[in-house]
Amino acid sequence: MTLRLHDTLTRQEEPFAPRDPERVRMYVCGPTVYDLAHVGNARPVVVFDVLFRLLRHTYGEGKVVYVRNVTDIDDKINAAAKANGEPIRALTDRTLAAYHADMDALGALRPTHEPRATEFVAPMIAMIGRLIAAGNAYEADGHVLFSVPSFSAYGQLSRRNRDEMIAGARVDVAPYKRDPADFVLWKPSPEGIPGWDSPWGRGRPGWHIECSAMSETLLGETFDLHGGGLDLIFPHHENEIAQSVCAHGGLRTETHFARHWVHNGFVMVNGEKMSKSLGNFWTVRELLEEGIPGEAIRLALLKTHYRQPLDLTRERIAEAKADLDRFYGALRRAPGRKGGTLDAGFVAALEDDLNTPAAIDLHLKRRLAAVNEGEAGAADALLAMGAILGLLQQDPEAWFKGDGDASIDALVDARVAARKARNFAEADRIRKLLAEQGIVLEDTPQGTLWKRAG
RNA sequence: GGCGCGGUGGCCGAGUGGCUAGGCACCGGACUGCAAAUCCGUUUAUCCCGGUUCGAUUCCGGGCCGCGCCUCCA
Repeated sequence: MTLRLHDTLTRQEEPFAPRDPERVRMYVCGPTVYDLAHVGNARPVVVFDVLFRLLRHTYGEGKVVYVRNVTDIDDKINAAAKANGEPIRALTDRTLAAYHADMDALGALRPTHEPRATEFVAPMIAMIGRLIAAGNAYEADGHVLFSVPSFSAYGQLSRRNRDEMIAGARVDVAPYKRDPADFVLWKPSPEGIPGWDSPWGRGRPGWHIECSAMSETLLGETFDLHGGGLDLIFPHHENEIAQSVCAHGGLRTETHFARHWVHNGFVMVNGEKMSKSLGNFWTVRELLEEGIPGEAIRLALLKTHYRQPLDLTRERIAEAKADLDRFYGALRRAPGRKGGTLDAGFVAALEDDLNTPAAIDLHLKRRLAAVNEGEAGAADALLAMGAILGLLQQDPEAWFKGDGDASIDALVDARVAARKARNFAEADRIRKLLAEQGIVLEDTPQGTLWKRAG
């Protein structure tokens, strides 16, 4: 069995075949660092983290190179910094640190490389120069624009043609464009806005060029997989293909540039896309501050197939938390060890276009039942499968107790003594006392366990 | 207007041309000093209309509904 992934280019499942199994390369579009990430932003992070873990499992930990860029040149950043009266670098550093903290809480591994746009301006300028020299771009009115008619394959990813796009355009076409579909590679920066010196004057790059320059620098002209949210297909990824392919000398083979294009569906709220502009978003940070474990958010995301829309509700998150309570409860009573064997069906489910719901509901749950029935090795298998999904790796005691509390332990001990003396009135009094503090007790043959409810 | 995605039982959510996952919730039972946890059992479905087929939830066509992209967007 080999990994099969739905490819946006062909709109079909395709077998995943890296060019070089010794160096599997993936690129995923990362955050624009001007504000906290919401759950919609977190979905691709979690989805591609599972893919990253699966590929590391298949090809070896050191054999997978995962690049996720950080966009720190952007007009929204400029506006936010101005509004805060804060230097741009301070804003982007602070936002990136928050992003890291939040994504860490979701159990996402750090990518191999996290290039920042500000560190790649020179490669971007060089690439733009090549595009001009090749006749794929032109300078006009202080801007450099990509000439869409110069690239015959334009539109193949999003399956739209130029004429349709122009007919349906909802924005005015800038007067300096030769063709209405042309897009900006470089634009002038007025005073007070970040700018870099270039052959076309002081300016800043357009949105799309950073990914082309970064992927080329860090992964080479061709790599194995390019991912991101559904909303990036057009125009971002379409334009990226045009820039990269033309900068690399034009279309040579069908699999030029990225070989597989993988896009995740949206997080929805009440049937609508979660987005900053609609204002219907929950930041990861606010959920964490409410006391929801990051792992519960992660599981809530993974219980839906990555290409399906996911309607996120409090109930969903609570259900994921309850699932984890069961898993950790079982692991608490029967601790597993690292190095367990993965169930074959589990890997097969993930290799079937990352079918995480099947992997969880079928295989993880089956092993959970086996752990509860005392089957040898079941907890080990559960831990091993959890590691591929980025779940169940915490200490079960810590999951239930948080930082712990000596006063609770003392009360629990007092109740154990009362029970031993068959003083059930006192035992129940203590249990009630603890329940008022949100502590739930569990008497087991091995002793009394406690956990925080909710 | 153009392009695209989806509609499964109370809820979530997969697979599959016939043998119809799984989870959650609910209900009943076992276990327990009482609980908790766990285990056992029960229940409910494939948007509508045609077509192909011996047979469709699954394939094809049409319709209805919801959503998305075409502007920044994960």
